[in-house]
Amino acid sequence: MDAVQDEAAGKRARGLDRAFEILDFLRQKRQALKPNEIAAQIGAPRSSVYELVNLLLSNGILEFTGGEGRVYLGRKLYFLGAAYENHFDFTRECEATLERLAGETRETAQFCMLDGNRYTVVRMREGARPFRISTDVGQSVPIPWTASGRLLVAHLSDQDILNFIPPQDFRLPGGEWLEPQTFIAEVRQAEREGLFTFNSIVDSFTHCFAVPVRGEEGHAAATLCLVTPRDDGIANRDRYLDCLKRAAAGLEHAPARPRRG
Amino acid sequence: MDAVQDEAAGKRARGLDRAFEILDFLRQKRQALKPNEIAAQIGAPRSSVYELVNLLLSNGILEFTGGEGRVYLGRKLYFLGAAYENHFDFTRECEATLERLAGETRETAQFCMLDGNRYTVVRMREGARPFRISTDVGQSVPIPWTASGRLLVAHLSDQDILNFIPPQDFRLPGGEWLEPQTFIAEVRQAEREGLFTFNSIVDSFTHCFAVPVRGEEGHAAATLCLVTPRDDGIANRDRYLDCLKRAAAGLEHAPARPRRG
DNA sequence: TATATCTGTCCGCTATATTGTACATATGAT
DNA sequence: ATCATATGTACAATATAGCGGACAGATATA
Repeated sequence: MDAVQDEAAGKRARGLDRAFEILDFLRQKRQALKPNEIAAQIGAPRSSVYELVNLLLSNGILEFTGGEGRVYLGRKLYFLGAAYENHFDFTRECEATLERLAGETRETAQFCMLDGNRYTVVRMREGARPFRISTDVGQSVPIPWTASGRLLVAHLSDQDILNFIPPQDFRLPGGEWLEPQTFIAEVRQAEREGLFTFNSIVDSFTHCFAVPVRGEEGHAAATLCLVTPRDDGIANRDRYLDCLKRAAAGLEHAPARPRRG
Repeated sequence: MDAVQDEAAGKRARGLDRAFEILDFLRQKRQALKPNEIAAQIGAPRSSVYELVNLLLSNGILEFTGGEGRVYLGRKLYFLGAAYENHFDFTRECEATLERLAGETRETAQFCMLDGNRYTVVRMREGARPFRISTDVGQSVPIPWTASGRLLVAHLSDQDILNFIPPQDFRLPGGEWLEPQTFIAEVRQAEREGLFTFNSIVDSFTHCFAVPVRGEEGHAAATLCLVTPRDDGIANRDRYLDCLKRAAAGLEHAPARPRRG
């Protein structure tokens, strides 16, 4: 995914980087693939991918599944992820918070974080509406496409923001170009107000509310969001923001608190 | 952890293997450690560990946490693990099954799998007793110490079992030596009967019941277990086994079913 | 003060991991 | 039959990753 690092051509890639490139790619695809397909689609040498895939298979990081030699993320990753989740024990409180948020507002509530230099929905609770709005959990999305994105990079300097976000991510899904300076102005505004709301960029019928959940360093470690139909969102703006802020306050200490040690 | 692979001395370790050795070690320790400590405790060159830790940090596989330069498993691993869990969607049904099992029996119910060549409790539900019996979720334990272990290796040949299980894992926690042939005989018995029960080897007051949850290849992909006080277990043996078998049957199709594709 | 340990960085050597290429097989199209 | 594509394996060349060891600051001990 990171097309940044291969600056000069003809450089050898490090095994570790390629390995995690493979893992990230499988996560993004969300399906088992043959080593050949992986190599072709990530633009890596076939022999390298075969070597790495076999190594990862023997470590339990990848598993054969789906037949025909296809591989997907393995059980070991689940165990490691569970250990992370256990250490930074945000899951339980997070789930309860989303439940309450969705109940209070009847809208879709999300808990979001950065995934490297992109944005991802970590957990979601759909609202109690006849037509529910939902998004894919675990998919990486360009930061500038989202309301939360304004908050999640607010601790960085302007220059760091520009270095951090892949340039092509300022190209919006419709094809329009979001001027980075415009984005940064919104980041600063979000930082001052401690929230960000807008009519979603990725569709034409939702309004998004985001507030920060601050971690131990004081900047937004995550966000809580509501995704609503535009008219409902605008009509209930104050109440929704109030719900969000109280919910975020309840999570503030949780995300970065180790359980043992 | 795998002391098996370094056969000849003086061999260089591969970066990928070392990297996952570090990750596994952190998972086992369940706490943030300094690179120096990691190097010392896994017996790896300091310079290599520093190099790898920095690489893993920059990929989000590790994170600084706990201060003083300590590192622990990172967010990226959580995302990858969540993708695995999402693909092999056993969690939801598993949770409900354990809930029901614990409710029917009032005993501690566990869902267990292999973690490489060891055994681990993936999910657990404590029983509704005044004194509850519980174990650590996510810790790796030698296969021969557990009832489930008899089922989880039953698809292997005798020789493969001996190759698969680290020899020192036949040393029981009390120090006694479990003869591998005795273990294998129990494996075959468990295979025939489709269950295994015994008075636990790791303590003196529990009785363990295990039944297989079969995956797509027909062998035990996981187990469901009950951990009970000895007298209760023996008194309710038939009923408990019946509960377990029905629960396992309900999970049979779930563990290996991809959701999309 | 000197001495020892813990910690992190830096650098040169060389064993080896990555990679391009060739090879082998299967499948499908023409 | 011939050609093209998809798939996996084998191997040698060389760029480089892993390693040992030197160095230095910080902290503790004598």
